[in-house]
Amino acid sequence: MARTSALPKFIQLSEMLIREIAAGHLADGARLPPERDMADDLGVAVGTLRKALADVEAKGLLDRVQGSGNYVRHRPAVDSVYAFFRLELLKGGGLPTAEVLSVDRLAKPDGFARLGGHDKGHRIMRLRSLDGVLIALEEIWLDAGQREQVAVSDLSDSLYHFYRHELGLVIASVEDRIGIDALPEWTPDAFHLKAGAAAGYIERVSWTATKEPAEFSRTWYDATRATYISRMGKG
Amino acid sequence: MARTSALPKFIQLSEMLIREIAAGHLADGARLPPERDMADDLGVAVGTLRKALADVEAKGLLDRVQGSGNYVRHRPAVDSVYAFFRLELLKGGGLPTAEVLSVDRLAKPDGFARLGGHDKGHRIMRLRSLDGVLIALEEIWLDAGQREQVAVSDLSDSLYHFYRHELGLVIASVEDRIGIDALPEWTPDAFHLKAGAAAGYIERVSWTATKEPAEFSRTWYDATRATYISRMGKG
DNA sequence: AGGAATTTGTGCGTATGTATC
DNA sequence: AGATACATACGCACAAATTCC
Repeated sequence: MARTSALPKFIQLSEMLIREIAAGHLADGARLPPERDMADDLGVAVGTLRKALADVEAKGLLDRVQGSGNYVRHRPAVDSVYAFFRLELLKGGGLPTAEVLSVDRLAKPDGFARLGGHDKGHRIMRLRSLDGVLIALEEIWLDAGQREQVAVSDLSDSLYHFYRHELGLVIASVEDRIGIDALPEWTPDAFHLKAGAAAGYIERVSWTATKEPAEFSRTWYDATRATYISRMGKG
Repeated sequence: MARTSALPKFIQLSEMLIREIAAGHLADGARLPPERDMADDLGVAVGTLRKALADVEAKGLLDRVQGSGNYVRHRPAVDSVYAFFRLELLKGGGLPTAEVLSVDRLAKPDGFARLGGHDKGHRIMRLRSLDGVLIALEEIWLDAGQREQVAVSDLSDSLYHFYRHELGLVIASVEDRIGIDALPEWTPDAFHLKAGAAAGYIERVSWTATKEPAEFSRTWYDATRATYISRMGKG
Protein backbone atom coordinates (compact mmCIF):
# COMPACT_ATOMS: atom_id res chain seq x y z
CA MET A 1 0.00 0.00 0.00
CA ALA A 2 2.24 2.69 1.31
CA ARG A 3 4.75 3.97 -1.20
CA THR A 4 8.41 3.49 -0.50
CA SER A 5 9.74 5.23 2.60
CA ALA A 6 7.07 7.85 3.05
CA LEU A 7 6.14 9.00 6.52
CA PRO A 8 3.57 6.78 8.23
CA LYS A 9 0.07 7.68 7.23
CA PHE A 10 -1.05 8.50 10.76
CA ILE A 11 1.83 10.97 11.07
CA GLN A 12 0.90 12.62 7.79
CA LEU A 13 -2.67 12.84 9.01
CA SER A 14 -1.80 14.36 12.36
CA GLU A 15 0.50 16.90 10.77
CA MET A 16 -2.18 17.82 8.27
CA LEU A 17 -4.68 18.28 11.08
CA ILE A 18 -2.23 20.36 13.08
CA ARG A 19 -1.60 22.60 10.07
CA GLU A 20 -5.34 23.02 9.57
CA ILE A 21 -5.85 23.99 13.18
CA ALA A 22 -2.81 26.25 13.38
CA ALA A 23 -3.81 28.00 10.15
CA GLY A 24 -7.19 28.79 11.66
CA HIS A 25 -9.17 26.77 9.12
CA LEU A 26 -10.76 24.99 12.01
CA ALA A 27 -12.32 27.31 14.55
CA ASP A 28 -11.59 27.07 18.23
CA GLY A 29 -14.07 24.76 19.88
CA ALA A 30 -15.26 23.36 16.58
CA ARG A 31 -16.32 19.72 16.62
CA LEU A 32 -14.80 17.44 14.04
CA PRO A 33 -17.04 15.07 12.08
CA PRO A 34 -17.56 11.59 13.54
CA GLU A 35 -14.45 9.47 13.26
CA ARG A 36 -16.05 7.03 10.83
CA ASP A 37 -17.20 9.76 8.47
CA MET A 38 -13.84 11.45 8.70
CA ALA A 39 -12.01 8.21 8.04
CA ASP A 40 -14.21 7.51 5.02
CA ASP A 41 -13.65 10.99 3.61
CA LEU A 42 -9.90 10.71 4.08
CA GLY A 43 -9.81 7.19 2.72
CA VAL A 44 -8.17 5.64 5.78
CA ALA A 45 -9.21 3.12 8.38
CA VAL A 46 -10.75 4.35 11.59
CA GLY A 47 -7.89 2.95 13.63
CA THR A 48 -5.38 4.94 11.60
CA LEU A 49 -7.32 8.14 12.00
CA ARG A 50 -7.67 7.49 15.72
CA LYS A 51 -3.91 7.16 16.05
CA ALA A 52 -3.49 10.50 14.30
CA LEU A 53 -6.12 12.12 16.52
CA ALA A 54 -4.37 10.78 19.60
CA ASP A 55 -1.24 12.47 18.32
CA VAL A 56 -2.96 15.81 17.90
CA GLU A 57 -4.47 15.46 21.35
CA ALA A 58 -1.05 14.77 22.83
CA LYS A 59 0.13 18.06 21.33
CA GLY A 60 -2.67 19.85 23.12
CA LEU A 61 -4.62 20.91 20.05
CA LEU A 62 -7.59 18.61 20.46
CA ASP A 63 -9.99 17.48 23.17
CA ARG A 64 -11.37 14.00 22.70
CA VAL A 65 -14.54 13.27 24.63
CA GLN A 66 -16.06 9.83 24.59
CA GLY A 67 -19.65 9.83 23.53
CA SER A 68 -19.46 13.43 22.47
CA GLY A 69 -16.86 14.29 19.86
CA ASN A 70 -13.44 15.64 19.01
CA TYR A 71 -13.08 19.34 19.73
CA VAL A 72 -10.48 21.73 18.36
CA ARG A 73 -8.48 23.60 20.98
CA HIS A 74 -6.73 26.69 19.70
CA ARG A 75 -3.95 26.46 22.19
CA PRO A 76 -0.68 25.89 20.37
CA ALA A 77 1.69 23.49 22.01
CA VAL A 78 4.28 26.21 22.41
CA ASP A 79 2.09 28.26 24.68
CA SER A 80 1.26 25.28 26.80
CA VAL A 81 4.95 24.62 27.24
CA TYR A 82 6.05 28.15 27.90
CA ALA A 83 3.14 28.94 30.15
CA PHE A 84 4.86 26.92 32.83
CA PHE A 85 8.16 28.73 32.73
CA ARG A 86 8.12 32.44 33.24
CA LEU A 87 9.19 35.48 35.18
CA GLU A 88 6.65 37.16 37.42
CA LEU A 89 6.74 40.12 39.74
CA LEU A 90 7.37 39.27 43.38
CA LYS A 91 3.76 39.98 44.14
CA GLY A 92 2.77 37.69 41.27
CA GLY A 93 1.78 38.24 37.67
CA GLY A 94 2.65 41.33 35.64
CA LEU A 95 1.95 42.20 32.00
CA PRO A 96 5.00 41.25 29.95
CA THR A 97 6.44 43.65 27.38
CA ALA A 98 9.79 43.72 25.65
CA GLU A 99 12.03 46.18 23.91
CA VAL A 100 14.30 44.77 21.25
CA LEU A 101 17.72 46.40 21.43
CA SER A 102 19.33 44.72 18.45
CA VAL A 103 19.20 41.84 16.01
CA ASP A 104 22.43 40.61 14.47
CA ARG A 105 23.63 37.74 12.35
CA LEU A 106 26.79 36.48 14.00
CA ALA A 107 28.96 33.45 14.51
CA LYS A 108 27.48 31.37 17.28
CA PRO A 109 29.04 31.41 20.72
CA ASP A 110 30.78 28.29 21.99
CA GLY A 111 27.87 26.97 23.97
CA PHE A 112 25.56 27.05 21.00
CA ALA A 113 28.02 26.27 18.21
CA ARG A 114 27.85 22.54 18.73
CA LEU A 115 24.12 22.58 18.17
CA GLY A 116 22.54 22.94 14.77
CA GLY A 117 24.06 22.73 11.32
CA HIS A 118 25.03 26.35 10.76
CA ASP A 119 27.95 28.26 12.19
CA LYS A 120 26.03 31.49 12.26
CA GLY A 121 23.01 32.47 14.24
CA HIS A 122 20.70 35.38 14.86
CA ARG A 123 21.32 37.13 18.14
CA ILE A 124 18.46 39.08 19.65
CA MET A 125 19.04 41.38 22.59
CA ARG A 126 16.00 42.43 24.60
CA LEU A 127 15.01 44.32 27.69
CA ARG A 128 12.01 42.79 29.39
CA SER A 129 9.49 44.45 31.64
CA LEU A 130 6.51 43.43 33.75
CA ASP A 131 3.81 46.04 34.25
CA GLY A 132 6.29 48.53 32.80
CA VAL A 133 8.95 47.69 35.39
CA LEU A 134 12.28 46.73 33.86
CA ILE A 135 13.19 43.31 35.23
CA ALA A 136 15.45 41.47 32.83
CA LEU A 137 18.14 41.60 30.17
CA GLU A 138 18.00 38.89 27.56
CA GLU A 139 20.26 37.42 24.89
CA ILE A 140 18.65 34.97 22.47
CA TRP A 141 20.26 32.90 19.75
CA LEU A 142 18.32 31.35 16.88
CA ASP A 143 19.78 29.08 14.26
CA ALA A 144 20.52 31.19 11.18
CA GLY A 145 19.22 28.44 8.95
CA GLN A 146 15.74 29.55 9.79
CA ARG A 147 15.89 32.82 7.90
CA GLU A 148 18.36 35.11 6.17
CA GLN A 149 17.36 38.31 7.85
CA VAL A 150 15.35 39.15 10.90
CA ALA A 151 14.46 42.80 11.41
CA VAL A 152 13.73 44.44 14.72
CA SER A 153 10.31 45.37 13.43
CA ASP A 154 9.50 41.69 12.83
CA LEU A 155 9.58 40.95 16.51
CA SER A 156 6.53 41.34 18.65
CA ASP A 157 6.40 41.16 22.41
CA SER A 158 5.74 37.47 22.18
CA LEU A 159 8.76 35.85 20.62
CA TYR A 160 7.07 32.50 20.58
CA HIS A 161 4.28 33.88 18.46
CA PHE A 162 6.98 35.07 16.09
CA TYR A 163 8.72 31.71 16.10
CA ARG A 164 5.55 29.86 15.30
CA HIS A 165 3.99 32.14 12.73
CA GLU A 166 6.98 33.69 11.02
CA LEU A 167 9.59 30.97 11.26
CA GLY A 168 7.28 27.97 11.40
CA LEU A 169 9.28 26.94 14.43
CA VAL A 170 7.35 24.73 16.83
CA ILE A 171 9.05 24.15 20.16
CA ALA A 172 8.58 20.66 21.53
CA SER A 173 10.85 20.64 24.54
CA VAL A 174 12.61 23.12 26.75
CA GLU A 175 15.25 23.00 29.45
CA ASP A 176 15.98 25.86 31.81
CA ARG A 177 18.91 26.18 34.20
CA ILE A 178 18.67 28.80 36.90
CA GLY A 179 21.47 30.21 38.97
CA ILE A 180 23.27 33.36 40.06
CA ASP A 181 25.83 35.19 37.97
CA ALA A 182 27.30 38.63 37.39
CA LEU A 183 25.73 40.81 34.72
CA PRO A 184 27.75 40.80 31.47
CA GLU A 185 30.09 43.56 30.33
CA TRP A 186 27.73 44.67 27.63
CA THR A 187 24.90 45.44 30.07
CA PRO A 188 23.29 48.52 28.49
CA ASP A 189 22.96 51.75 30.41
CA ALA A 190 19.23 51.46 30.08
CA PHE A 191 19.26 48.57 32.53
CA HIS A 192 19.02 49.71 36.12
CA LEU A 193 21.68 47.29 37.33
CA LYS A 194 25.27 47.69 36.25
CA ALA A 195 27.72 45.23 34.76
CA GLY A 196 29.22 42.96 37.40
CA ALA A 197 26.29 43.18 39.77
CA ALA A 198 24.94 39.82 40.94
CA ALA A 199 21.70 38.77 39.27
CA GLY A 200 19.66 35.67 38.73
CA TYR A 201 20.09 34.07 35.33
CA ILE A 202 18.08 31.64 33.25
CA GLU A 203 19.78 29.61 30.58
CA ARG A 204 17.30 28.12 28.18
CA VAL A 205 17.75 25.57 25.41
CA SER A 206 14.80 24.46 23.34
CA TRP A 207 14.30 21.87 20.67
CA THR A 208 11.85 21.09 17.89
CA ALA A 209 9.89 17.86 17.71
CA THR A 210 12.67 16.32 15.63
CA LYS A 211 15.15 17.19 18.39
CA GLU A 212 16.77 19.90 16.29
CA PRO A 213 18.06 22.67 18.54
CA ALA A 214 15.91 25.72 17.96
CA GLU A 215 16.81 28.36 20.47
CA PHE A 216 19.38 29.19 23.08
CA SER A 217 18.95 32.08 25.45
CA ARG A 218 20.35 33.61 28.57
CA THR A 219 18.28 35.94 30.71
CA TRP A 220 19.59 37.97 33.62
CA TYR A 221 16.87 39.09 35.98
CA ASP A 222 16.67 41.34 38.98
CA ALA A 223 15.79 38.96 41.80
CA THR A 224 14.69 41.87 43.98
CA ARG A 225 11.88 42.61 41.54
CA ALA A 226 10.96 39.32 39.88
CA THR A 227 10.99 35.58 40.47
CA TYR A 228 11.23 32.68 38.06
CA ILE A 229 8.24 30.40 38.32
CA SER A 230 7.66 26.93 36.98
CA ARG A 231 4.38 25.13 37.23
CA MET A 232 3.55 21.54 36.60
CA GLY A 233 0.33 19.64 36.55
CA LYS A 234 -3.22 20.84 36.52
CA GLY A 235 -3.04 24.23 38.13
CA MET B 1 -16.97 -10.94 28.62
CA ALA B 2 -15.67 -8.08 30.65
CA ARG B 3 -17.42 -7.63 33.96
CA THR B 4 -19.03 -4.35 34.70
CA SER B 5 -16.72 -1.35 34.84
CA ALA B 6 -13.37 -3.08 35.08
CA LEU B 7 -10.27 -1.23 33.99
CA PRO B 8 -9.41 -1.58 30.30
CA LYS B 9 -7.41 -4.70 29.62
CA PHE B 10 -4.46 -2.79 28.21
CA ILE B 11 -4.24 -0.74 31.40
CA GLN B 12 -4.31 -3.85 33.54
CA LEU B 13 -1.57 -5.29 31.37
CA SER B 14 0.66 -2.22 31.53
CA GLU B 15 0.25 -1.97 35.30
CA MET B 16 1.08 -5.62 35.68
CA LEU B 17 4.19 -5.17 33.58
CA ILE B 18 5.23 -2.09 35.53
CA ARG B 19 4.83 -3.97 38.79
CA GLU B 20 6.92 -6.84 37.44
CA ILE B 21 9.68 -4.47 36.39
CA ALA B 22 9.58 -2.36 39.55
CA ALA B 23 9.66 -5.48 41.71
CA GLY B 24 12.81 -6.61 39.96
CA HIS B 25 11.29 -9.77 38.53
CA LEU B 26 12.48 -8.60 35.15
CA ALA B 27 16.17 -7.78 35.04
CA ASP B 28 17.49 -4.52 33.66
CA GLY B 29 18.14 -4.85 29.95
CA ALA B 30 16.21 -8.09 29.70
CA ARG B 31 14.41 -8.68 26.43
CA LEU B 32 10.78 -9.59 26.59
CA PRO B 33 9.45 -12.48 24.50
CA PRO B 34 8.18 -11.63 21.00
CA GLU B 35 4.92 -9.75 21.11
CA ARG B 36 2.97 -12.52 19.43
CA ASP B 37 4.20 -15.15 21.89
CA MET B 38 3.56 -12.85 24.80
CA ALA B 39 0.07 -12.06 23.58
CA ASP B 40 -0.71 -15.76 23.20
CA ASP B 41 0.57 -16.54 26.70
CA LEU B 42 -1.47 -13.72 28.18
CA GLY B 43 -4.54 -14.60 26.15
CA VAL B 44 -4.92 -11.20 24.54
CA ALA B 45 -4.66 -9.86 21.00
CA VAL B 46 -1.33 -8.50 19.82
CA GLY B 47 -2.80 -5.04 19.37
CA THR B 48 -3.95 -4.97 22.97
CA LEU B 49 -0.57 -6.02 24.25
CA ARG B 50 1.11 -3.44 22.02
CA LYS B 51 -1.02 -0.70 23.52
CA ALA B 52 0.04 -1.81 26.99
CA LEU B 53 3.69 -1.91 25.94
CA ALA B 54 3.40 1.60 24.51
CA ASP B 55 2.11 2.67 27.90
CA VAL B 56 5.06 1.16 29.73
CA GLU B 57 7.42 2.77 27.22
CA ALA B 58 5.81 6.15 27.82
CA LYS B 59 6.58 5.73 31.52
CA GLY B 60 10.21 5.21 30.66
CA LEU B 61 10.47 1.59 31.79
CA LEU B 62 10.77 -0.03 28.38
CA ASP B 63 12.72 0.43 25.16
CA ARG B 64 10.96 -0.76 22.05
CA VAL B 65 13.18 -1.38 19.04
CA GLN B 66 11.72 -2.33 15.71
CA GLY B 67 13.20 -5.51 14.34
CA SER B 68 14.92 -6.26 17.63
CA GLY B 69 12.72 -6.49 20.69
CA ASN B 70 11.31 -4.91 23.82
CA TYR B 71 13.95 -4.20 26.46
CA VAL B 72 13.40 -3.56 30.15
CA ARG B 73 14.87 -0.32 31.48
CA HIS B 74 15.34 -0.30 35.22
CA ARG B 75 14.74 3.36 35.78
CA PRO B 76 14.64 3.77 39.56
CA ALA B 77 11.04 4.76 40.07
CA VAL B 78 11.32 8.49 39.66
CA ASP B 79 8.08 10.32 40.04
CA SER B 80 7.38 11.71 36.61
CA VAL B 81 6.45 15.13 37.95
CA TYR B 82 9.47 15.66 40.11
CA ALA B 83 11.82 14.50 37.40
CA PHE B 84 11.29 17.83 35.71
CA PHE B 85 12.17 20.05 38.64
CA ARG B 86 15.43 19.38 40.34
CA LEU B 87 18.82 20.53 41.47
CA GLU B 88 21.81 19.28 39.56
CA LEU B 89 25.54 19.84 39.86
CA LEU B 90 26.91 22.54 37.57
CA LYS B 91 28.42 19.85 35.39
CA GLY B 92 25.05 18.11 35.31
CA GLY B 93 23.53 15.20 37.18
CA GLY B 94 24.65 14.02 40.59
CA LEU B 95 23.27 11.27 42.84
CA PRO B 96 20.88 12.86 45.34
CA THR B 97 21.06 12.01 49.03
CA ALA B 98 19.64 13.73 52.06
CA GLU B 99 20.25 13.95 55.79
CA VAL B 100 17.24 14.69 57.93
CA LEU B 101 18.15 17.11 60.71
CA SER B 102 14.85 17.22 62.51
CA VAL B 103 11.13 16.55 62.33
CA ASP B 104 8.78 18.62 64.47
CA ARG B 105 5.08 19.19 64.87
CA LEU B 106 4.60 22.93 65.05
CA ALA B 107 2.20 25.75 64.34
CA LYS B 108 2.40 26.59 60.68
CA PRO B 109 4.24 29.71 59.54
CA ASP B 110 2.25 32.57 58.07
CA GLY B 111 2.80 31.67 54.46
CA PHE B 112 1.45 28.18 54.94
CA ALA B 113 -1.18 28.85 57.58
CA ARG B 114 -3.78 29.94 55.06
CA LEU B 115 -3.51 26.62 53.30
CA GLY B 116 -5.06 23.45 54.63
CA GLY B 117 -7.50 22.92 57.45
CA HIS B 118 -5.13 22.43 60.36
CA ASP B 119 -3.18 25.02 62.28
CA LYS B 120 -0.29 22.68 62.90
CA GLY B 121 2.08 21.06 60.50
CA HIS B 122 5.10 18.81 60.38
CA ARG B 123 8.34 20.63 59.72
CA ILE B 124 11.19 18.63 58.22
CA MET B 125 14.68 20.08 58.03
CA ARG B 126 17.11 18.46 55.65
CA LEU B 127 20.59 18.84 54.23
CA ARG B 128 20.79 17.76 50.61
CA SER B 129 23.79 16.53 48.70
CA LEU B 130 24.64 15.54 45.14
CA ASP B 131 27.40 12.97 44.69
CA GLY B 132 28.18 13.51 48.36
CA VAL B 133 28.67 17.28 47.92
CA LEU B 134 26.52 19.36 50.24
CA ILE B 135 24.50 21.73 48.09
CA ALA B 136 21.29 22.71 49.85
CA LEU B 137 19.45 23.38 53.06
CA GLU B 138 15.75 22.58 53.08
CA GLU B 139 12.71 23.32 55.21
CA ILE B 140 9.57 21.37 54.37
CA TRP B 141 6.09 21.73 55.81
CA LEU B 142 3.44 19.03 55.55
CA ASP B 143 -0.11 19.40 56.72
CA ALA B 144 -0.40 17.80 60.16
CA GLY B 145 -3.71 16.27 59.21
CA GLN B 146 -1.82 13.66 57.29
CA ARG B 147 -0.38 11.91 60.32
CA GLU B 148 0.04 12.36 64.05
CA GLN B 149 3.72 11.62 64.23
CA VAL B 150 6.50 11.42 61.70
CA ALA B 151 9.81 10.02 62.88
CA VAL B 152 13.18 10.81 61.37
CA SER B 153 13.66 7.13 60.68
CA ASP B 154 10.52 7.10 58.56
CA LEU B 155 12.10 9.31 55.96
CA SER B 156 14.13 7.90 53.14
CA ASP B 157 16.25 9.89 50.71
CA SER B 158 13.28 10.18 48.45
CA LEU B 159 10.62 12.19 50.22
CA TYR B 160 8.19 11.68 47.41
CA HIS B 161 8.41 7.94 47.82
CA PHE B 162 7.56 8.52 51.48
CA TYR B 163 4.66 10.80 50.62
CA ARG B 164 3.17 8.34 48.21
CA HIS B 165 3.69 5.11 50.11
CA GLU B 166 3.48 6.14 53.74
CA LEU B 167 1.09 9.06 53.65
CA GLY B 168 -0.88 8.05 50.59
CA LEU B 169 -0.21 11.56 49.36
CA VAL B 170 -0.24 11.86 45.58
CA ILE B 171 1.02 15.16 44.23
CA ALA B 172 -0.89 16.42 41.21
CA SER B 173 0.55 19.86 40.70
CA VAL B 174 3.57 21.82 41.77
CA GLU B 175 4.66 25.42 41.64
CA ASP B 176 8.22 26.58 42.21
CA ARG B 177 9.44 30.13 42.67
CA ILE B 178 13.14 30.74 42.32
CA GLY B 179 15.08 33.73 43.50
CA ILE B 180 17.97 34.96 45.62
CA ASP B 181 17.84 35.41 49.35
CA ALA B 182 20.01 35.40 52.44
CA LEU B 183 20.40 32.14 54.33
CA PRO B 184 18.20 31.99 57.45
CA GLU B 185 19.36 32.54 61.00
CA TRP B 186 19.01 28.90 61.85
CA THR B 187 21.48 27.78 59.17
CA PRO B 188 23.23 24.83 60.86
CA ASP B 189 26.98 24.77 61.29
CA ALA B 190 27.08 21.68 59.15
CA PHE B 191 26.23 23.79 56.11
CA HIS B 192 29.27 25.24 54.42
CA LEU B 193 27.70 28.67 53.93
CA LYS B 194 26.88 30.84 56.91
CA ALA B 195 23.68 32.61 57.89
CA GLY B 196 23.21 35.82 55.94
CA ALA B 197 25.22 34.74 52.92
CA ALA B 198 23.41 35.11 49.58
CA ALA B 199 22.06 31.90 48.13
CA GLY B 200 19.56 30.75 45.57
CA TYR B 201 16.24 29.68 46.98
CA ILE B 202 13.35 27.57 45.73
CA GLU B 203 9.93 28.01 47.23
CA ARG B 204 7.68 25.11 46.39
CA VAL B 205 3.98 24.60 46.92
CA SER B 206 2.32 21.39 45.84
CA TRP B 207 -1.25 20.23 45.73
CA THR B 208 -3.17 16.99 45.54
CA ALA B 209 -5.56 16.15 42.72
CA THR B 210 -8.42 17.67 44.72
CA LYS B 211 -6.40 20.91 45.00
CA GLU B 212 -5.77 20.38 48.69
CA PRO B 213 -2.41 21.90 49.62
CA ALA B 214 -0.05 19.09 50.40
CA GLU B 215 3.41 20.48 50.87
CA PHE B 216 5.24 23.74 51.26
CA SER B 217 8.99 23.94 51.17
CA ARG B 218 11.85 26.36 50.95
CA THR B 219 15.25 25.26 49.74
CA TRP B 220 18.39 27.37 49.86
CA TYR B 221 21.05 26.18 47.49
CA ASP B 222 24.64 27.06 46.78
CA ALA B 223 24.52 28.50 43.27
CA THR B 224 28.27 28.05 42.91
CA ARG B 225 27.84 24.29 43.14
CA ALA B 226 24.38 23.52 41.80
CA THR B 227 21.74 24.81 39.39
CA TYR B 228 18.01 24.44 39.39
CA ILE B 229 16.78 22.75 36.24
CA SER B 230 13.32 22.43 34.82
CA ARG B 231 12.51 20.42 31.76
CA MET B 232 9.38 20.31 29.70
CA GLY B 233 8.33 18.20 26.77
CA LYS B 234 9.90 15.08 25.39
CA GLY B 235 13.51 15.23 26.42
C1' DA C 1 28.70 -9.28 1.66
C1' DG C 2 24.36 -10.93 1.31
C1' DG C 3 20.12 -13.15 2.06
C1' DA C 4 16.85 -15.40 5.09
C1' DA C 5 14.64 -15.40 9.52
C1' DT C 6 13.00 -12.81 13.30
C1' DT C 7 10.69 -8.99 15.42
C1' DT C 8 8.44 -4.71 15.85
C1' DG C 9 5.70 -0.99 13.14
C1' DT C 10 1.80 0.28 10.28
C1' DG C 11 -2.72 -0.22 8.46
C1' DC C 12 -7.20 -2.35 7.71
C1' DG C 13 -11.85 -4.00 8.95
C1' DT C 14 -15.06 -5.39 12.32
C1' DA C 15 -17.54 -6.25 16.64
C1' DT C 16 -18.71 -4.76 21.06
C1' DG C 17 -18.51 -1.70 25.27
C1' DT C 18 -19.47 2.74 27.34
C1' DA C 19 -20.16 7.68 27.85
C1' DT C 20 -22.82 11.51 26.17
C1' DC C 21 -26.70 13.76 24.39
C1' DA D 1 -34.96 4.98 26.57
C1' DG D 2 -32.88 5.53 22.22
C1' DA D 3 -29.44 7.38 19.19
C1' DT D 4 -24.90 8.98 18.56
C1' DA D 5 -19.98 8.84 19.05
C1' DC D 6 -15.72 7.62 21.04
C1' DA D 7 -13.05 3.55 23.45
C1' DT D 8 -11.59 -1.01 23.56
C1' DA D 9 -10.45 -5.35 21.57
C1' DC D 10 -9.65 -8.79 18.11
C1' DG D 11 -7.25 -10.78 14.07
C1' DC D 12 -4.88 -10.40 9.87
C1' DA D 13 -1.60 -8.80 6.17
C1' DC D 14 2.30 -6.48 4.91
C1' DA D 15 6.35 -3.08 5.67
C1' DA D 16 10.65 -1.98 7.84
C1' DA D 17 14.42 -2.66 10.96
C1' DT D 18 17.42 -5.82 13.06
C1' DT D 19 19.79 -10.07 13.68
C1' DC D 20 21.89 -14.17 12.33
C1' DC D 21 23.71 -17.43 9.35
